[in-house]
Amino acid sequence: MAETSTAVTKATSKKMRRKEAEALILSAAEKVFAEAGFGGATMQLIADVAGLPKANLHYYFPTKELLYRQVVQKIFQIWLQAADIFDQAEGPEEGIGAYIDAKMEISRRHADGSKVWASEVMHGAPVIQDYLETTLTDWTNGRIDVIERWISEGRMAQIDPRHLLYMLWATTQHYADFGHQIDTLNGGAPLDDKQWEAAKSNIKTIILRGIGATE
Amino acid sequence: MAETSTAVTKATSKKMRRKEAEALILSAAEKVFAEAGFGGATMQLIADVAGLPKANLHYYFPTKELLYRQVVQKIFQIWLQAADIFDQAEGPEEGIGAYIDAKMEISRRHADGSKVWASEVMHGAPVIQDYLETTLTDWTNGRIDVIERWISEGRMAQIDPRHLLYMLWATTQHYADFGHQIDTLNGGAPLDDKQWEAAKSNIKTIILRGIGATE
DNA sequence: GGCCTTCCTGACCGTATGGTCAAATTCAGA
DNA sequence: TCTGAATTTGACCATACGGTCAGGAAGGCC
Repeated sequence: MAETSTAVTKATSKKMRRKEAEALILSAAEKVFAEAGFGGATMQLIADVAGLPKANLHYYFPTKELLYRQVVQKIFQIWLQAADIFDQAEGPEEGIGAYIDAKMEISRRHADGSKVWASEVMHGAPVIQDYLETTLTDWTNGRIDVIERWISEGRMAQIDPRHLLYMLWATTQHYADFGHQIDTLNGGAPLDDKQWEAAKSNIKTIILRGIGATE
Repeated sequence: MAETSTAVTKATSKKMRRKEAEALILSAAEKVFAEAGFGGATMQLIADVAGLPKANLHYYFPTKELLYRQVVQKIFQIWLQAADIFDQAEGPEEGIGAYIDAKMEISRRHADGSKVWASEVMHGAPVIQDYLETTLTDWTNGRIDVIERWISEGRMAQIDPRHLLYMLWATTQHYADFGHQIDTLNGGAPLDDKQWEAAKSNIKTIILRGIGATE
């Protein structure tokens, strides 16, 4: 084992291909940006986590902003993926239930990414404002249409679809963004499988009953 | 005794009293920390916002960390205040309903503070970890007792109290922390009085019905 | 091997930042 | 008015940061 150990899996060959190197750096960057925020993160620290010299980072990502932008974009893609579940459902109980499941899974598996996104939005979305105005707006309006259809079909109560969506985002992402607070209140340990299941179940129970989609 | 303080925004007299100066600086710091995060905020920018020379900040707050800590503590106090409403209620519909109202009011009036708190927790609570482990833990356990009593009295469904609290925090704080995203989806304008009322009403409707505290 | 492209990296640079300090200013009370 | 403590401030400093660059190493292809 001549290779130095790093937090992120490191490639074995001396010379990396673009995609490998970029993925390695993006992964390290996501972690560091999540832990320290954009301003608090340093290229040196990202380099250390990736197990590469700092200058090598600048070879693949010329500036810190560019690296950060790619990290945020990666999250946003994953985030949007959960949308498919919503559309393919035949009713609110199935659609919203599955959406909660999917978003909770993302909160668990991609907590760092969720934090980066939250941080970005909290600071006024300086980097991804255009995404909010285009992709996210379109996505939201599409889902509002679906919910309104469900309401007009009498499959759920008359709820403001927009605020329902905010509620879904808030409750699910909370488990990623405020994971540290939740862990602390859990005695310092991360939620185990059973507790995650309880969290999902609770959210689904309350919201689905709350919107009158279950009886 | 009689303070001749007139304007909170800017100092009028050449020499300030400690409390005035500290309040002015804390207010500016809260704004800047919320917008830029701890790492992104600079003492120079806080000084500019406060309308004071940078060296003057260091006279009242020796280090950036100390200033930040005070800002976070201030938020936490406001945050805990909303707890009183919870205890004085005679049932879940009144108690949780009023708590949602109170927390939504905080999200609207102290959005910057909420963001600072969120940022702090998201980055692992390096500064206020002790608060999470003591005050917040105690507060949470106390509220869990109240909710469990309501459940045992048959006044609401059997819901995990802990996850219900997380849900209340998540949904209400979302309107502060993700306010920029919400504003963008609102056509770029902040929510007006009517929209805030709709948001509050929606949350209360869904959650109270969801936990079986209303019929 | 010879050559070219891609990749790697230590050393370096200008700038911005948190923090210091000593001299100046203000003000309450004697 | 005088005195001493509290406050204000411009100038200054050491450090750390993002970014650059020149030269070296690795590997594919003939």
